Amino acid sequence: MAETKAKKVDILTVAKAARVSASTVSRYFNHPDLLKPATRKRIDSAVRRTGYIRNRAAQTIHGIRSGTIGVLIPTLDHAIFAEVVQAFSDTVAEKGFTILLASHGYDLQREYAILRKFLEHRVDGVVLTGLDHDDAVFQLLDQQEIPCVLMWNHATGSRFPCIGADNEKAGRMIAEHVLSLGHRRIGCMFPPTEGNDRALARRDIVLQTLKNEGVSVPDAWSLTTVYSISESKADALRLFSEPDRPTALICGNDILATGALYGAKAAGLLVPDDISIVGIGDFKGSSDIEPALTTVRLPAKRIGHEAGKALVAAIVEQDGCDPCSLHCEPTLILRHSAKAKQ
Amino acid sequence: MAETKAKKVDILTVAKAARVSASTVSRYFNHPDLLKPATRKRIDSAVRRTGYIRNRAAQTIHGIRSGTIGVLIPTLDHAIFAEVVQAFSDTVAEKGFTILLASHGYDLQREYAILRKFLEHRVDGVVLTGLDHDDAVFQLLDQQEIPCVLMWNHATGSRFPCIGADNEKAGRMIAEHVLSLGHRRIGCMFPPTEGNDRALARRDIVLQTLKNEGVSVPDAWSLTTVYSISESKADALRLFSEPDRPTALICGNDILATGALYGAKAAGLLVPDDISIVGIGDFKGSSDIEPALTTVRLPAKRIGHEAGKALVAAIVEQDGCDPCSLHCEPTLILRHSAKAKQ
DNA sequence: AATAGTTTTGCAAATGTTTTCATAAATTTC
DNA sequence: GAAATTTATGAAAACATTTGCAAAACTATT
Repeated sequence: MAETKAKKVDILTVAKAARVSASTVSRYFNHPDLLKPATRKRIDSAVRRTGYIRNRAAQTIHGIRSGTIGVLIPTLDHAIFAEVVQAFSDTVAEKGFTILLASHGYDLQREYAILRKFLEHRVDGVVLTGLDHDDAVFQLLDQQEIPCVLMWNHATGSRFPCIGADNEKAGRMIAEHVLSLGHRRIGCMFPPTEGNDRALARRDIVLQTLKNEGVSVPDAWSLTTVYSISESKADALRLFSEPDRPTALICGNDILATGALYGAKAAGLLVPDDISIVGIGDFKGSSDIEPALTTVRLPAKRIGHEAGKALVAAIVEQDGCDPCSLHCEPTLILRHSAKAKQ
Repeated sequence: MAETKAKKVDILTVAKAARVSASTVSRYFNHPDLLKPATRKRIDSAVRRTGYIRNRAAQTIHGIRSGTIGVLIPTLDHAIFAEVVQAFSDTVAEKGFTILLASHGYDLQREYAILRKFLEHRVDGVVLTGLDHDDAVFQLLDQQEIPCVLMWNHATGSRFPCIGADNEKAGRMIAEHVLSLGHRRIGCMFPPTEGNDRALARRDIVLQTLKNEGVSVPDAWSLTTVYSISESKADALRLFSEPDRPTALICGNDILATGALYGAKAAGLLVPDDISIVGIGDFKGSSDIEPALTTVRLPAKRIGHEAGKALVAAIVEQDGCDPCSLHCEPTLILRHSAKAKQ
């Protein structure tokens, strides 16, 4: 039976109930093998009777790990980040860590503030999303000497260990694919890039790749569209309704591409016969939409998992070695939303 | 400039650097108005120089709030939960709280374990998803006297305050709508229900509503499909390819309905002419898919926001009043994936 | 039965903060 | 310019734990 009134049950309450000292109760949790089986049993029952729950805060001030990891993402509203976080969380939970989660909404100032809050909580490690962060963020990280990994993006020579895909490469791959299909009249739809190095890198490389082949994207065909199916549908519909329209549209992510697909349908265009549409990401659902989306896969689950593994390793390895960077290859996924220009 | 080596910077380090006592530094943070401006300035500079970051763990053992809230969800992989969590997180972050997030994957045993872990971290409050939980969970919550709200579902007479929509009502609304369109040959597609009271309630009420009007769903038309567009597409395709098929399909959520929409297209069926398809949830994208999905809106953002507001209120109100339950109305959203049977 | 060795336990100090109480400093009042 | 207030600061206790050290309780050995 639990106590009738839940007054301050601390380690001393348990100690009294078990007729041992506080130290013994502490050992019961931390080094049970040092205890006599009989004592162990007595404490066991006392813990149960009192409903005692250990206080990690009190442990933490002894330099013992807090068992928490701070996870800092732009937003959960993008399915792809939710997926990464889920994989990360599952991985570290297995090792007994709990995550502190916060999103900054692409506001670098806010990211710094959140990081500070994480550090106040004495997280054992942090994960940030993407490679680009305020300089103050990097300084803080350096100074506190806390294990950290940047996830989602990968680039060699990053200031901190990073685990993710090479977004530039992803952009190049999809652009090259569209070119290889014979398209020359190409439109682009990318999300706004402020505070978002991933989107920026992708757009730049796509434009560059096209340019290298002598294809330039006219302003009227270069759309900036927020991450939203309805917005991208509307924008695509507008673009597709012009008399002078591209034969292919490269979208910065699969959500935009999905909207564009709907927009094409609304405009009475057939995909891929009248227009080819491609995305980047290979989100859940991209393979099932009609027509199935041609895209580049960024392995979100794998990234989250690897990032979790690496960070946990860096935390529990006593020699404080930094986590290693890891490159998760993007892969071109050929489906049915793009085809060769006749 | 920050210290060259980041050796244990605690409140005493700062105190020494500012030539004051530890108490004064503490006051600098907690009651700055009690300090002489000159002292304040001196400490300010010392904090900056040393790179000091307060240790919440040390504060927490004084009975001061930890500033954390535990959020326990089934999974982030369902967009709708990600949305709720995002809204919740934004709301409580504004008041200075950070969330501890964990998912149990519909495993009640695991939910209990996670709750215990949250309590070890001395969270100031917890949010659980749904109304149904292991009895041990409720007991623990009672015993620890910690503010708690159940979010997502609402039902009067719930054991704990709950903030969410009435899932039974949502199910009834969509079933009644389909009936009102004149359909009698109706199929159902619902997710597996173990550990998932929301899905269970929805299915039961849908079946009951149909039955009340003399419509029964044959086993062959009653599909159990995991939350996945590909699975639901495949299952729907199979169902739609039978010679004897329903004229309407009620799906347990919009993801299943989306898959069913794709399945219909793959089967060569026209929606809504050949078959009406409806969902529950009104997820992002449901309004933009072609044809736009007829569904019942469960206001995820609002629920997350209200749950956050209520929980924070319960935490900061010293008189420890429980949060109030709140019912967020589901609303029927008429779009183009369902129409009257000719 | 005494000794040496081992296992089990308790005491007290330490952890990084906040807070109460007391004292020192500054300000006001006469 | 002294007394009476008010304001600002410091010393020490408190918080819930862990841990090094030493004492106590066993076991094994003779």
